[in-house]
Formats: sequence, C-alpha cells, structure tokens
Amino acid sequence: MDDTAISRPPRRRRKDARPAEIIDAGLREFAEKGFAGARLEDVARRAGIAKGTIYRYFADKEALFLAAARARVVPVFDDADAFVEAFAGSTRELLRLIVTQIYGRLVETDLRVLIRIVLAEGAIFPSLTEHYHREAIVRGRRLLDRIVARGIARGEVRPGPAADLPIVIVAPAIVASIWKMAFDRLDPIATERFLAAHLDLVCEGLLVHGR
Amino acid sequence: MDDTAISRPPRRRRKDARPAEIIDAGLREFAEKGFAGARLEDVARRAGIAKGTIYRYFADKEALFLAAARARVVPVFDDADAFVEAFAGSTRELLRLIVTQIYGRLVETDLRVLIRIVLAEGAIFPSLTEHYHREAIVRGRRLLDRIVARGIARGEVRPGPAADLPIVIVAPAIVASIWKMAFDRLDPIATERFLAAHLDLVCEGLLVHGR
DNA sequence: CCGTTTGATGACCCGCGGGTCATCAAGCGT
DNA sequence: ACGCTTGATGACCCGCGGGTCATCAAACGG
Repeated sequence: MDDTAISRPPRRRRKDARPAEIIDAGLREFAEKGFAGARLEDVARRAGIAKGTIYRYFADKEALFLAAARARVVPVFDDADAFVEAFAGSTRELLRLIVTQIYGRLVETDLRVLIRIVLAEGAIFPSLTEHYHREAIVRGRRLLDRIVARGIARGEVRPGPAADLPIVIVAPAIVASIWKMAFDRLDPIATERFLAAHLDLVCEGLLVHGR
Repeated sequence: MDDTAISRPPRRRRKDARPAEIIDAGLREFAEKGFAGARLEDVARRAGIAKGTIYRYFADKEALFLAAARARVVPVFDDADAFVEAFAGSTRELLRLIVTQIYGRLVETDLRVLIRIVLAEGAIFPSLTEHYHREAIVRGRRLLDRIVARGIARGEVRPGPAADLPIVIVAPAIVASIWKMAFDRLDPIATERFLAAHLDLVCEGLLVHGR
C-alpha cells in the first residue's frame, strides 16, 4: 500500500513563484532549528518541492539564508526610516512608537531568529555576520543616532554616555527577543511587561526630565 | 620523516587532572566555534589526549558542555551573592559595582559564550536551556530582584515597570556580550563605552533622582 | 505535432564528526 | 617480578545532511 505514489501531485513548473516559496519555507526552518540545524530536506518538504530544486534558485544553503534574511530585513528598515523622517512630535512619543514597533516587528516575529543565527553561526560563516551587519546593524544604529540627535537638538534628550551609544536604548528589546526564543517556554514573561519596563527605563534614563 | 612518531610523548595516566583539562579545552572550543561547531577531535587535541579519552569522563558532547558551563557559572554567582549580601553602601554604588563586575566576568570573558550556545542550540538540546536557566537565569534574576528590593526599601530605587522586571537593567551588558562575540571584529566598540552608557542609562532610569 | 529547452526529481555521493571498542600499556598490589 | 586493573589510544563505524547529476517531463515555439 503505497499512499505516496497515489497522492503525489504531478510535477509543475512554477519558476516565478518558487524563490519566494523557498525563502518562506527556509525562514521557517531557520527560525525553528537555526542555520546549521535546519535541513534543506525539510525546507524542500515545506516548500512542496524536491531538495535538488532548491539549487536551481540558490547556490547553496548560505545563499538561501542571505536571501531570506534580506527579504525580511530591508522592508522593516525602509518603513522605520520613513516613519522617523515624517514624525513631527516629541522625542518621548517617537521613542514610544519606535520601541513599540521594534517589539511588533522583531521581538514578536520570526525576524528575531536573525539574532540567533548570526550570533550562533556567524563565527563559522563570516559572510552571515558581514551581511547582517551591513543590512541591519549599520542601518539600525544610524536610525538610533538620528533619533537621539533630533532629541538633543530639541532639548528633549539628555546628552551623555547613553546618548553617545544609543544601541543600549534598544538592548531590552534584544534581551526580550532572546528571552522569547530561549526561555519563554520555561519561564514566560509577557511581551507587554518587557515593553513597559523598556519604555520606563529608557524614557527615564535618556530623556530630559519633565519632557 | 615522521616527526609525530619521534616527538609524541608516551601515554600517561592522569585521571585526577584530566576532567578539568578537558573541560578547559572544551570551553575554549565551544567559545570559538559554538556547541555544534566545536569538534571533539579539536577538544581532545587541545587537551593533549585522544578523542576516545573524552568518553572516559563525559558521557557525550552535551555532558561535557554542561560540566564546562557549570564549572564556570557557579563561582560567579556565588561571588556575586556574597558581595551583595555584604554590601552596605548606596544602591547607586552597588549598581555600579555589580554592573562593572558583569562586564569583567561575563562580557570580557569566555563565559559570554554561554549566551551564544544556549541561544543557538537550546532548541535542539532542551536540556542545555533548562540547565542554563536553572544555573544562571534563576540565580541572576533573584540577585537583581534583591538589589532592586533593597533599593526600593532604602528609597533609592524608583518603583515602576523597570523595577518590576530588573532583567532590563542588565540588558546592555547582554548586548555588549553579543557585540563582542559577533561584531567587534567588523565594528569595534570599546567595552568601557558600553559600560559607561549602561551605567548612565540605568542610574538615570532606575534610581530616584538625586540619590 | 514534434523537437528543444529547461524546470523538477530523487537516488546517490561523500565528507564530516560523534561515538565505539579492541588493543595497548601505565601503574598498583601482592 | 608478575598478574590484574583500568586509563589511554586511534582505527573504525555509521548516520547525517549538503550538494550532484542523470533522468524525466512540462512547456514553449515553429
């Protein structure tokens, strides 16, 4: 009784749709298993294709990952840049909205796996690290620098060591992402609680008081 | 010309010293390559033993890692607990000293690899996550809770969402550890700068002002 | 309709590395 | 000195998974 032979759909050429399907399947597997732990056999199954087909579109596993990461990261920063560009309110409100967006688009989504993967596998695959640095870190830091400079110019941000290294401002969100990935199953902490603590710390710690 | 055959030291039994030597070698390999990337062949070479010898002392790779992690983590928390217990000064000073210690004993040492490894491999090896949670996270959080409660009782810490979730207080150090591991080569940020920004943010963000 | 192109398949290759175990020999006890 | 115990060795096993490629067949163009 071979069910596989009966129920298997006939092969179909779907050249235009395939890359995105493979990327999506890849990102899911990378999210669950990490880069090394994700098997291309599983990616292929998820995408409904044969493993060899992956190589028609991506040179190798790393190329698939890079494509998947890029597809996810670029829109996020494009949106954030546009948002900050257009924003006209107080720095407190801007921080609140940006930090909230970080939670909505990083902490609570599978984009957070990039943190895991780069940290975990970056030493073995330096190109992952370089790529992520270029696509996400440089852009993220530039955005934070911009928010801080704007705040200082408006007299709303207190100059000091924290304003000079704004990456510390988003550190709680990074830790929340790590928590969600590694410990939430054992020891749940609601995202809202991280967000509230984060905003509390950063608004009190960075802003000029009373502003 | 086989140099190996001439220069190889005779086998010697060193049962009592071996476990620590293997642990030390293991931790170094795990630090460089991550858990999955570290090869027991390399651990053995580093320890000056044959690979099979590792299995005389540790059931498998995971057992080696757990032993290595434990050997490193437990003393750090023992010291920190004792320090906080004995400390009689202001919360500002206590935070300064504890955060500085975190940088000295985590960010700047190979202990930071535990973050990487748990994050990377925890999904595949749940026992790693559980172990680390029990040994490090629970203790760490308890210590932070204690510092905050002490500070609130002395009127030095501002109650609020950040005080309710003190893990955000050490988030910059976690991010600094990640930075050191993943990005420092591409984009160096001096530890002192992280430390200054961290203390600036946390002292301003958490402490009652003027205290 | 038919020949050609090319997207899709899955059996297979092969290097990698965790783990095994027969053999060796250090060291102890008598 | 010798037999026994047990720590150490390294050749080997074998499963895993990334990548290959001969074969198939969908789809296009004449």
